[in-house]
Amino acid sequence: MVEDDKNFGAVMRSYLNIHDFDVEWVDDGALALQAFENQSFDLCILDVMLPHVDGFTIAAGIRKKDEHIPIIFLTAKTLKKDILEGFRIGADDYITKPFDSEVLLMKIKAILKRNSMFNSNSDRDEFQIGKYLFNASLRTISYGAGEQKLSPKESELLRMLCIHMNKVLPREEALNSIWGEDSYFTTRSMDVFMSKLRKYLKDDPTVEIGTVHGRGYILKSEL
Amino acid sequence: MVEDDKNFGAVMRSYLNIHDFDVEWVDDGALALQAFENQSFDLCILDVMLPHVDGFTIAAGIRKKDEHIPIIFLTAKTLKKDILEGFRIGADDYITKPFDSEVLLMKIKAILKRNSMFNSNSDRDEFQIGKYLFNASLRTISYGAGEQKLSPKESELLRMLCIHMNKVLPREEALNSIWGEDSYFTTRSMDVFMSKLRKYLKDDPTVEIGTVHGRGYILKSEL
DNA sequence: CTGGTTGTTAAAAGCAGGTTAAAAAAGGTT
DNA sequence: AACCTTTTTTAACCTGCTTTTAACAACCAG
Repeated sequence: MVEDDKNFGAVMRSYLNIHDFDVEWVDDGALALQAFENQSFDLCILDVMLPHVDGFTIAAGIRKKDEHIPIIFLTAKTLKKDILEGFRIGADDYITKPFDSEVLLMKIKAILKRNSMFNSNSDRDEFQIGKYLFNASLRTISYGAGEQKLSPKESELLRMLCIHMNKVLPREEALNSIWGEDSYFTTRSMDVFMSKLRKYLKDDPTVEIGTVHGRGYILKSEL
Repeated sequence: MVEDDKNFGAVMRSYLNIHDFDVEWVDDGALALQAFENQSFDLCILDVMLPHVDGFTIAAGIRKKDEHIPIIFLTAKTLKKDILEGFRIGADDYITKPFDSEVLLMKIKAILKRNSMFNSNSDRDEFQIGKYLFNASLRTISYGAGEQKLSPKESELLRMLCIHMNKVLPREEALNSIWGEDSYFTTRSMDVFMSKLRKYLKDDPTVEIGTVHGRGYILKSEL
């Protein structure tokens, strides 16, 4: 969420938190694009009226990096021109301020539901990682002639890393999704798996599973 | 079905579901070819106008992998050029948008019926497995002079493997389809059958029933 | 320097699957 | 009905894969 009004932003965030959404909130376009680079999001909410860069410009930047991610504009203007501009860039919806927060909530849910079935990443099962080809449904990594079989958890973990390619995969996100809990032991177990994945990928120097101390892991690969 | 219009796709899918078809729906060419690699289909419906790769290109990719599978194009264009291009690639039919969904349904049924004798994976009964010829209705595997008779369950199981040739057949899919349930004992029973099938096929080293631990089995064979 | 985080390895525990043989069920035949 | 044959299930034992646990080394941040 990009919103420069601090009071409004804070209210908004806690309202969404209450409804089980994780919100990353920034107040400025540069920070927004930066956050988008480093984390993974399911949906963007952009205020149109912002101090330095307006919401449309931010949206254009986001669209360059991800063609499909849903974008909702928040705008005080009801000018038809603005609404059309929003849709031209590829907005999924827009909402005019002041507005009913329940309406926004409904719109968010509708968009996420509509997109969940194919929103690319969530159920892909083949990924190119450097010179490796990883097939998540056959659970294999192939590279030239060789082929390495993966166990279910190894494969799931690598798949999550691939979905977050070149972005940080937070530890707890992987733990909750694959193990269903986040205890001391599951944490250590995951470390063991990470160590195994690094071995599988060690023959391509352009590929690396990096550690972001205290936060998570990041699969780095050109292309 | 490859269709990028979310609303149209959703309506289409539920309409087809109501008429007892299983629909796998993707919105993009890459995902389409990927799905085609990993699953088994009886018919493809391709929108021609798509964001990245157009329907004709997808069709060409599909034709490379399967010479016979029926393809129906969905197109807003009524240009003769496009229709001809479609048929050149090997379309079985095309339909121009907007159209009557009942018409599409009729066309689908007609094509599946027309092709059912030698094509539609779901009720084929002869399969070439390496140097073996497996006849599912006679329940025999022949290889040169020799012939091996199969019991009903052996045959059904081998048939399911053949339908998923070179793709994973999930354990539970076979269990639900052949045994009608998925309990501890039916599972072990299937293991016994798998063991028998492996013996029947052991004389051709190019044929292999592989295990994907925790998921299912895969019948691998060149050709 | 120090406490918490992460890397790595190896052993242990846990499970899924392979195989065989015997028991049970189903189907034919006399 | 009694008997035989074929098919399927059950049981037991064993192998191998997968995951967890434990222990110790390395690392990072304050």
